[in-house]
Amino acid sequence: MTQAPAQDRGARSRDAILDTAGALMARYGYAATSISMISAECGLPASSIYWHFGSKDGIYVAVLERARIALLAALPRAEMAGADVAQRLDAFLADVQDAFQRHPHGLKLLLGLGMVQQDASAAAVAEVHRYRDALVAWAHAALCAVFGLDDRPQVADELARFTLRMASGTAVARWFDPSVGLDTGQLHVALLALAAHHDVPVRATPREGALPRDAADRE
Amino acid sequence: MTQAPAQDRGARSRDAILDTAGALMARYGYAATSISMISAECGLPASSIYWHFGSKDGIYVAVLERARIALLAALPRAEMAGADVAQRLDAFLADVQDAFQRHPHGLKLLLGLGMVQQDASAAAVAEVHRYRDALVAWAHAALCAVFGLDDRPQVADELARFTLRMASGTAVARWFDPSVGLDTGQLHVALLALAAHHDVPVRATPREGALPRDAADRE
DNA sequence: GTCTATACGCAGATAGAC
DNA sequence: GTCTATCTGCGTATAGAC
Repeated sequence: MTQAPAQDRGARSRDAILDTAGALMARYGYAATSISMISAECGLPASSIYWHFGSKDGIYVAVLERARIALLAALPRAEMAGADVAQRLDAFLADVQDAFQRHPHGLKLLLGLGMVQQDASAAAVAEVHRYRDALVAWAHAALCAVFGLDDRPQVADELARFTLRMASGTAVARWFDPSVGLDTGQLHVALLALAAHHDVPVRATPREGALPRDAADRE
Repeated sequence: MTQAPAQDRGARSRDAILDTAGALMARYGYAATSISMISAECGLPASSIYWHFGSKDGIYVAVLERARIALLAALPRAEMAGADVAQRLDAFLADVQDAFQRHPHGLKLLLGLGMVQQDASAAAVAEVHRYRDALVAWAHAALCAVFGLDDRPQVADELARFTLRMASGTAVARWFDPSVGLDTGQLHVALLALAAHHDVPVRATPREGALPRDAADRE
């Protein structure tokens, strides 16, 4: 390991900076995170940080870009094998739940930094939107597979946006009470009802027995 | 008017400061809003601002407190006169929609400033929670009246938190696309389904004809 | 690529005349 | 209560040796 070419020292530093910058910005927000904080936490001097990213704005863009790529790589492709809608929906919600638990930085970055929009650079604004659009597109595709909505993209879009708003709202609720988690049971009921409301064929209309309160307890 | 006792000059200045500080903090967030910005926008020198509020933190607490009082005063008491659940639910959602449209600052302050939590003063943290708790309590009471849940407070709590998370998530979506509004149609369907899922007696089970897409279009 | 040292401005906050 | 003037420190960002 120590024989690694000097070339990757830079890459490792770069990653270390992005790690600490991402954590700090997710915690305190963009404006409240200073270069000195990042420098102190990751050990590298401020000038190294500027050498890698050029500006505070550049750090933010790089952080968000890396978070987006990591999240999308972790999200499973929509290969829905479940027999009926309820099962596929549970599988989808388990994925969402999983992403929500394991990548808490992503949404927090969007929340804490979204306000940057108001005065941020064009690059930062573009990157924020890219992150959001990627999430919407993923949820859209997954919900198409769950409900068989390939011929009704508008409905899929509505359901995707509904899901993301619930996730965002839950992320907000979480900084009031960190024990709050995404309630997949609620989402299950709500998404089924919304689909039915749009006349999407949903075998096994929501009845009490068919609704696991936790997506993990079937089998 | 001009003969007003000198005493209320201070009160008017105080209000002016709170107005501009609230607008700026809702737009840029707490950390990104500086005293000089507030001073420049409202015309009063920085020292006057400090005379009134003592510190930047004090400004935030006062802004949020005033926003909470104003919002709660504007929210109608829960005198649900509607005949059936669907009608009372529509009335409730119209109130929520109204508050959402007319008091955009409130949620934005919570969103943009909530992160202050991480390093803010005890007073600021307390005020943020007071604002949130007041919203939850209002929604709880209103939903009790809508669904007749006085004997099932847990269900009312779940529905109230669901509603607030949707509202928060929509506020987030809004800074990506300002034209986004709270979709009361979705909320109507989702809340009815959640209530039914908890075996709350809901006359007129959600069917297509009974669901106005816009809460305003019933005669 | 990483370091020390530093420029420059604006941040939050205060003093004291009026 | 409001003003002018000012203090101190930290913010972003850069220069230049190694």
